[in-house]
Amino acid sequence: MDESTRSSEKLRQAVDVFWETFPPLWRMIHAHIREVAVEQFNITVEQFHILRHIRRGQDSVSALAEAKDISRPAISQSVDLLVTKGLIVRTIDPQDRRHVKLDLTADGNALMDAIFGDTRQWMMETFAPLSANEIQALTCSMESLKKIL
Amino acid sequence: MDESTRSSEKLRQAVDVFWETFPPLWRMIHAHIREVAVEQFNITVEQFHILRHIRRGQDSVSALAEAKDISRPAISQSVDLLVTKGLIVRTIDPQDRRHVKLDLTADGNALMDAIFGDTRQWMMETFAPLSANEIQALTCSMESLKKIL
DNA sequence: GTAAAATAGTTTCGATAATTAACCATTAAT
DNA sequence: ATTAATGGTTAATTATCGAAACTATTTTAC
Repeated sequence: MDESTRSSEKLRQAVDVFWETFPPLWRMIHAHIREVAVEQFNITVEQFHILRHIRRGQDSVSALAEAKDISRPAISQSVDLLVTKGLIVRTIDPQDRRHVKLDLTADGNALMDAIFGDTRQWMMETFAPLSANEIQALTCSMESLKKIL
Repeated sequence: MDESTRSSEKLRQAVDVFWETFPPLWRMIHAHIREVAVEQFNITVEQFHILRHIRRGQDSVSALAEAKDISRPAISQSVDLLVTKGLIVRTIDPQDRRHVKLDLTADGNALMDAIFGDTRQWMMETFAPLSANEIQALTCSMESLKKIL
């Protein structure tokens, strides 16, 4: 077996274990966010993700549509709802009046702080059984994944 | 700073880098599956995930609803659609006639092989820039995550 | 400098998908 | 033998999404 065959097998193994691990993990995280978001704040997980993207700087309808891979009208409608709920505000950019800048309100930020704090807490508890070395490996491999995206 | 404080900071760091890495990665994977599933096989990503769960052994409506965290009627409707498409079959369990066992048809399995093969290929190409050590770390950390879920 | 094209976003409308509530069939419990 | 619980479906309602058409603004081309 030559070198490239062996490395491609390792790669395949990594991909396979990824599929065994991440979908259930992601599902658990979703379930947890749903609990907090729906039961405490009455927003859906999808709305949470929109708020998350806005907080991370995707602050226009187009940017959100691109980031979430759904249509602009769909985003526009969700934004409507979140504006109605008082979680975000639309402000027209005076430099280019076509742009509509999206920002979290104080309420929106507080909500995100709460959900994120809660979720982080839960994830830390979930990850707690890992050894220091395993935590380290996890962090490193995430960092290396982040580089190649 | 004591030992537990330090380890909890590491944990928090791992959680944070997770949030920076995983959602965009998952989004890319979804986008890729969507391309293949929709354009080549005319099923949605959600339908793909249902087929994936069935193939992995969640072979009843209740099990799927539990696994995907959505209502049983929603699953039942999706199953209807997939049965119509000839991708899965319902068979009543003679031992307990309330049970309806779900199985992929030959077509369903072929479709999953195709989408999964394609996705795995794409992921392998995406992960290819990683070094052998990074691949190793990734595999290990996912194995350790899998253990604690 | 104006007409055409491109960009950003919204509205409308039709289709899909989700939820709740009510329901049937079957099995388990008292 | 009733009653309760389980597994699943059906029906009605609501929510979400996308395509097409529309408004407003800015950029490009002539």
